[in-house]
Amino acid sequence: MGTMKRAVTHPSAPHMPPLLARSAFELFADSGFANVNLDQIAARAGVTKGSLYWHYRNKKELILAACDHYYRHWQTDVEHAIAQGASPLERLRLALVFSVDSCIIDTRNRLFTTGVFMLMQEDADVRVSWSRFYGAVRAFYVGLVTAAQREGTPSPRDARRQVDLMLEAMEGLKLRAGFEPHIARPAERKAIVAGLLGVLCPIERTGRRKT
Amino acid sequence: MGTMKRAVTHPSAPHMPPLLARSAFELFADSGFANVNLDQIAARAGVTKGSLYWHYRNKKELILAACDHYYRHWQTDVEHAIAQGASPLERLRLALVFSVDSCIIDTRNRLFTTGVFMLMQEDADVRVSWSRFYGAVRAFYVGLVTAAQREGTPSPRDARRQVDLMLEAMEGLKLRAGFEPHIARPAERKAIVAGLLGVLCPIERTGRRKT
DNA sequence: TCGTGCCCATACTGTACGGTATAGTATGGT
DNA sequence: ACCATACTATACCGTACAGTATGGGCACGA
Repeated sequence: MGTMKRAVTHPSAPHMPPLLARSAFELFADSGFANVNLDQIAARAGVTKGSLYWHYRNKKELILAACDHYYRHWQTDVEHAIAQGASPLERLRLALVFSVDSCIIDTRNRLFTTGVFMLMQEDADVRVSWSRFYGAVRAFYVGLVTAAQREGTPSPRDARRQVDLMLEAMEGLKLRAGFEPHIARPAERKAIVAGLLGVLCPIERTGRRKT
Repeated sequence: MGTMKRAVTHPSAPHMPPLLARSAFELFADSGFANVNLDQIAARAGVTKGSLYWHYRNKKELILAACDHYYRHWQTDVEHAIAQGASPLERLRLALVFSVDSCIIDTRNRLFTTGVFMLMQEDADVRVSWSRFYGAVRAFYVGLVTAAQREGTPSPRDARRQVDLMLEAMEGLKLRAGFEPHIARPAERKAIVAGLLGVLCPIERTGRRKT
């Protein structure tokens, strides 16, 4: 029955959902989830609330979409950041530099993820969303660490545990940067990267003695 | 004019401000800052909003009072937790156990501090409030670490840097406990304490080779 | 040409909540 | 006896904002 074409829908504005998600992310990252209303998000995308509700059922769906936007960007950005690294150890170092800079310098990143943690406490969907992302980040770093260990340094036993510890410190660092801005100075950042690298490769600093 | 006395005020309900602060803290810690309104806080203290506004000028002052309540309790609790420790190293370990348990098991602690971090991003008063507390916690741990180093293990160089790294990891741990509840298992907690102790006393684990 | 989904805008509703105005009570000083 | 101050309760206001109702234009297929 019917002809062949006309499968189901015929969306003529497939760009809107991602555009709205991007607008939402930017506003959330600038002002926090609670301080942004749907009118602002719609306006930033060049439409009004009526249109927004065509693409998303409620604010929570927009929040989840903004989270996905963030996750995707993190992954492409970190891949790009380590692309120049020659050795595995160097790639690991570059990844750490990228992450530390994101945490300390990028205020938006800080505000957005802090807000996610807040929402996580009261919303299971946000929780699983972030959990998935965290799993990806952990897998990424575990890969880097094991690659770096194979060539060179002896080996800490459980790479995963080291990575967890490092990522925890990274989150704490993000929070601390909010009230101790002096850690944004280059020398401090360098020391922090060294400290995190020390967590991932404990034995590696046997020869150094200079801070 | 007037006689000498009559200094200033004559509070007949000096218990109300701390009572309200305590009520506020408990509600905030249970439901988050944004999900608690002033009527609830007043009701929990056995009064109404009108009275509440006699003692506190606005919600923000109540929030700051609730923070102070939390800080004070943390300090007395941790002092109590390490009281049984015989050696400095043992006291350090007890402090870590206490902190890790607070972060992982105590959901209220998690929700409250996460909310504080959120508010910190947009309110300078909350920022300095937390900053002061963080300074006290850091000083506390630096004292424990240097005491533990004097007797025994060789020495990591800068105790303060190690403590910062440890506290950052602790914060991250708190957040991670929100979406990976399996780390609340006793064995995991023990491993985490060991990991943090390893951050504070890097050399110390030369003999061990287990787990 | 007419209908039928897609997409968007305008206008509105309901409500939650921070804050205020105001009136009443209890107490302690003189 | 009187009054001022400390405190509490009730009722209300203003506003911000999530979500809805509704209608219009536009493409396309019949």
